[in-house]
Amino acid sequence: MGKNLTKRSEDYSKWYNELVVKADLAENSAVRGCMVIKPYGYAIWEKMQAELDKKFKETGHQNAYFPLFVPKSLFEAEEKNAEGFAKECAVVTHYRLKTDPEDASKLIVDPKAKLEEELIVRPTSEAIIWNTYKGWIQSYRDLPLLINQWANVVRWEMRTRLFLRTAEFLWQEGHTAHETKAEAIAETEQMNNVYADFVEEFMAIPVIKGRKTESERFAGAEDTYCIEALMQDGKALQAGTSHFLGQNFAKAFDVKFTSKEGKLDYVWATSWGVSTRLMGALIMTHSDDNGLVLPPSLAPIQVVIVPIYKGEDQLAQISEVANGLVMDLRSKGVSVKFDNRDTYRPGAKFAQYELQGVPLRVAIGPKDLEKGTVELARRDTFTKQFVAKDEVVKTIESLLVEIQENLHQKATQFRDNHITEVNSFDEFKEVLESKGGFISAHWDGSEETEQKIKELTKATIRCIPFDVKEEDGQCVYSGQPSKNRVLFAKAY
RNA sequence: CGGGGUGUAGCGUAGCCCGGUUAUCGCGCCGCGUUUGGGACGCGGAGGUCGCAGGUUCGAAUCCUGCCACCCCGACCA
Repeated sequence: MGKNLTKRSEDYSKWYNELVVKADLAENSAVRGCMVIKPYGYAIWEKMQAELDKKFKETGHQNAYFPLFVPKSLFEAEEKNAEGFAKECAVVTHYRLKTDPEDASKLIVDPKAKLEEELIVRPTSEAIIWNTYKGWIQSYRDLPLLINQWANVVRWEMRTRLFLRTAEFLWQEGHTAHETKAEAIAETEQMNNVYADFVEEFMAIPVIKGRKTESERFAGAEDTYCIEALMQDGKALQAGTSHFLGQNFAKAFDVKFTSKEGKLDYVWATSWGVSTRLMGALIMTHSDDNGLVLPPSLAPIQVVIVPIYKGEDQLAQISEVANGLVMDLRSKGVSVKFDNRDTYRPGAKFAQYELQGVPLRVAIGPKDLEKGTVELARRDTFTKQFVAKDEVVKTIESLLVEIQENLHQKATQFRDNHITEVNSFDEFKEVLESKGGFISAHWDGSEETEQKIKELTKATIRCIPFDVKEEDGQCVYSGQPSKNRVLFAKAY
């Protein structure tokens, strides 16, 4: 592994890609637009999954699994949803291959095996799930139905990028059905908050909670809540969404229930999801030119121990200390790796674990054996200290907490420094070009203005923050009256 | 699908304009030895359909034609 990460200022895009590959997280697959998530990267995803899953269960949800294929007719049922996704779907038209009669080494699609009805590879599962819910829901006693699915989905994007926009990606999608509108809205809010808490506390990424404008909304939703994060290059990233679907899907799939009063009514629905895209957010929020920086709560390896030695005798002595430390740390629930490979020198190991973002590194050498210490180095600040052997475990425990907080604080500070209030369109364009980040500006609420600003600047309305304060002003583009500011940014 | 670019070893590349020994160099890989407190060094070695298919030529990585793949920029997007 070379120390050639391209400087962020020069080309953030390249920096990101090289970082992902060099940190051993993922690589492009032979399949167009898809990625291979490598063991180290997948270990991070597994930690995220485990924590999210716990939160879903705590809020009363259950996991289930639905088919990968959606018959085209089902997909068409909810018009807006179908329209929103139709352009980017993979479609299965045949179910068999056969040997090419003209070349026995080749396979061709068997024309006789054409499907009566095409199958769509799910870009999202509302259609197949609501078609199933129809059979599950008859009475108010069947409600609420609170289900989550961990799955892969496929969206045939034109341009792809590791983690951020791959043709196939992993995610979870929650799909719930409720008796009342209020209950469904509360669920939408609750899950948006679950996401926000997870991303803030676990991933140490600050987010802004808000509502999407109509044009940025999920196709088929009546309202879309979101959490928006800011990357180090000043571009925004939608980190998660939670949709209030109204009765759109219930009507499209004819999902009715009998209420306590004996009346027949359509159920109220929500859906919500976060994906492997969050790993992109993780990488672009915390990493530096030396590689990945992982918050301790997500790091597959929280502490790595590197021995520094001459000859086998010394290694044996150091190993004794190291193995003792490994035991002590494990008993405290700290994940630790003792890297005693003798095929690499210490410097190479240091570089490797920095690249992989391991939060803490312990080095033990002959000097330490003499003094009864170890060297402890932080990934986030690059600071080193010698710590007495008896103090190490305690110090590590408190440092892991401190690093987690420090990363969150650093990212929050950066984010807050990159929310700029502007009051004219010239200022808007200037800030967008020179500084980037979120731009807080008045907007007249019309889709035309939103569209025009997008055309002129490539900035979109990321969200209308929930905590926005009432303030009379004039739209930064049209000059029309406005009651509150919204957040604009260039986005991934 | 529009505009630009690139295909040479696992990765990154030189050579191409101006055709001519055995296709260059670095990283990585394998073996032996010396090393080990921030990416070690020496010696030896393995690894190539020069994107594919035609053509021109005594001779093609190099020139010509066609095709394919990938990357970047747009439209799309969690």
